[in-house]
Amino acid sequence: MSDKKNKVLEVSTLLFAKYGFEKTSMATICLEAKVSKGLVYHHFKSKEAILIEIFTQTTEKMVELNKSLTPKTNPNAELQRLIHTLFSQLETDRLLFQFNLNLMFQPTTRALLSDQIKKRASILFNSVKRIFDQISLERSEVLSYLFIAEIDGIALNYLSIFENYPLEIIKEELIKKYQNDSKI
Amino acid sequence: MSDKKNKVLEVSTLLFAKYGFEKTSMATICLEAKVSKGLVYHHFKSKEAILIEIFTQTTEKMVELNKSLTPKTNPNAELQRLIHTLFSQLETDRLLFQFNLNLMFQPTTRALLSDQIKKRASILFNSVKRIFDQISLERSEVLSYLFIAEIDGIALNYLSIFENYPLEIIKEELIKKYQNDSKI
Amino acid sequence: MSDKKNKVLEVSTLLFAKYGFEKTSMATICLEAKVSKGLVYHHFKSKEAILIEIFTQTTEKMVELNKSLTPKTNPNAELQRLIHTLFSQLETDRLLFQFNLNLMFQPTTRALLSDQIKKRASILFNSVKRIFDQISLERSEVLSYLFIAEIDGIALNYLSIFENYPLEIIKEELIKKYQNDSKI
Amino acid sequence: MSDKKNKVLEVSTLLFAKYGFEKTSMATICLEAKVSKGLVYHHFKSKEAILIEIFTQTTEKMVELNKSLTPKTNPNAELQRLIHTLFSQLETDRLLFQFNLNLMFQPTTRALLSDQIKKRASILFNSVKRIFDQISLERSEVLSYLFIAEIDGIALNYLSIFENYPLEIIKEELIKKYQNDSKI
DNA sequence: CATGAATGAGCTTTCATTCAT
DNA sequence: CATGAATGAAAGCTCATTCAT
Repeated sequence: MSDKKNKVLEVSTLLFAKYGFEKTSMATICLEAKVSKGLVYHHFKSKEAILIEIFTQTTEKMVELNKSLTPKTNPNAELQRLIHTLFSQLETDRLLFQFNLNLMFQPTTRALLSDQIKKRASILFNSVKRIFDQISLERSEVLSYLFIAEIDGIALNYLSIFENYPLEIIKEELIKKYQNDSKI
Repeated sequence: MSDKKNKVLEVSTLLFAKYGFEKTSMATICLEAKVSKGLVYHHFKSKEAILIEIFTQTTEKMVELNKSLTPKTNPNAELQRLIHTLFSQLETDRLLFQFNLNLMFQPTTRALLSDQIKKRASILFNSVKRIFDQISLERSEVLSYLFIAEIDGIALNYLSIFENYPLEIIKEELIKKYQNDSKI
Repeated sequence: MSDKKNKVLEVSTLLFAKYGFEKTSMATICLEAKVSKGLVYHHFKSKEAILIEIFTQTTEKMVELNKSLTPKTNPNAELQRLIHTLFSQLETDRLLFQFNLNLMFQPTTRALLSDQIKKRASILFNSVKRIFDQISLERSEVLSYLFIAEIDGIALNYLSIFENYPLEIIKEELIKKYQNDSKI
Repeated sequence: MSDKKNKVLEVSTLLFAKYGFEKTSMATICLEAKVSKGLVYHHFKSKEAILIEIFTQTTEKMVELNKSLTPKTNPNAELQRLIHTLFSQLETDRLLFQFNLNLMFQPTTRALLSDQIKKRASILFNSVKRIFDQISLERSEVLSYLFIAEIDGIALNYLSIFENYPLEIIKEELIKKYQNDSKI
């Protein structure tokens, strides 16, 4: 892919995350990416198309990541690893997480990305359920929903609700909880 | 307050929730509320002012509700009641919950309502912590954060991530979990 | 005349002078005069009518002043007095002078006040010419035009062109010039 | 510069002069210049920016003109030439002169162009003073102020105060006055 | 690939004025 | 006399998109 096209995607992601999709104008994207409007419209059908490409690329990365994961024999160890990964991402990519939440709740963008959103949810759910299947086949579905809810809730609270959220303490609590089956 | 001003607030809430703040034009609000643009600007300084008034009114209702709650002597019973209330609201006021999440993640509106959002978070947290204080003074803070995360995560998952979310089953699971202290 | 009507005229004069006629809204006038819009429209047909009344009142004051002037036998003494009066007004009522110039050059307001402007010019000219008639019947017209041009030019330069205009020095120069006929 | 941008400047100058800055709408400019609103805002940041560009261009022309003037050895001849030039411009560019006066007295536009106005005043003053320096170094400042006041006063009277102003007679009077040093 | 002039619909907001009370 | 809710036209400006070069 051309350098300039990538530059546009990169710049757009940042601007959409920072100011929101609606509040980011094509003019601003062109300015920041140092390209002309003509070029942007040469690579993308519309402003919406940029957003869709950004979102799709991230989804694809998620799929790749999911495939590459070597399943552990120990489900609890796997949960631990998952929690560690998620919490560290939460801190590293704050803006990107907020951006994704934004897209999901903004009616316009949500409609645009509806298919992708469903796809991601299904990937995430199956990936989690595969772990819980090893713990309790019977209750794996419920446990998966609860696990995801906890993670998402913590993310939401940390990113957008509470100031000075005690992320580290909450993480430890979660780690402890999923250390062995007894707690669940 | 004048009938027309209320009509504007009412119509705006619905439209903002349905199409998003940015995508709702003053023209549409006027059309739906059957008033002139001049009238809207007679009552509200700006479009943003409408949003702020809507959000503030809801916050005030929350404060009122919070004050009126008669504290139960049994904390677990109180948690049960809280869970019941929240889950039933989740089903009744889907759109309003989504609207509130939308406002929190849209950078523009988030900035606008930042103070209110903090205030609400603090009210909610204190109200929950008051309950957990009766269960374990030492761990009440962590428990409150975890409880709120669970509820928020379920809401988020139910409202915007999963189709066919098994809300009822999840609710029962939660009810069971907070039935008595042993589980925590 | 009612107190409130006067208050409106007073406040309008100030606001028109400060921000210009077009840039002053009826809402601002009402706010500053602490009266309702209804009342203003009870006393004045329109915003333009306020301006016309302000201007007319000033013109009438000029007429009164002109009538009351006891003609001196010595034309040069009269010119001296005139110069003194004008220069001291120039310093005292800066804003009002600027306001009048503004009205004369703003096409819209100029058209509105066209008759008054002509009337004032004629009053001023005749009043000056009456003095110069005593000096030189033959050249009185030209001398009057030149005198008025000098005064107006100084006013314009002082009020709106030069910073740190040496008004006092210019005044003395003028006084000297019109001390006796020889100079003219 | 693009043809259309120039067309906008040209049309704007005319409309601003004719109806005043505030009373000229962007819609009218677009209509007269036969361009779209978008185009105007592509070339100019705002309506005010159009005015500033018009005014600045004229100032630059003044600066150029001033540079190109070959200084005469005879100061009185130079004054004669200056008077001739100014009076003929006064008749040719009536509307433009009125426009400039308008801009200086309208509080809004005045504030916008304040720097340019000061710059112009200083250019004019120095250019005139350079001439009077050759007549009387001691009195050149006062003489310059008086000369400029006379010219400006005549312009103001001719353009906006008197109907049937005897411009030709006044001009001759001025020519006579500055024919030789004795009169001053 | 690349530019940026050009479009036109639509946006938020302002404002003189009217009128029921 | 006095209020202020209500109107609707018009203002300045934004912006996704197109297209000739």
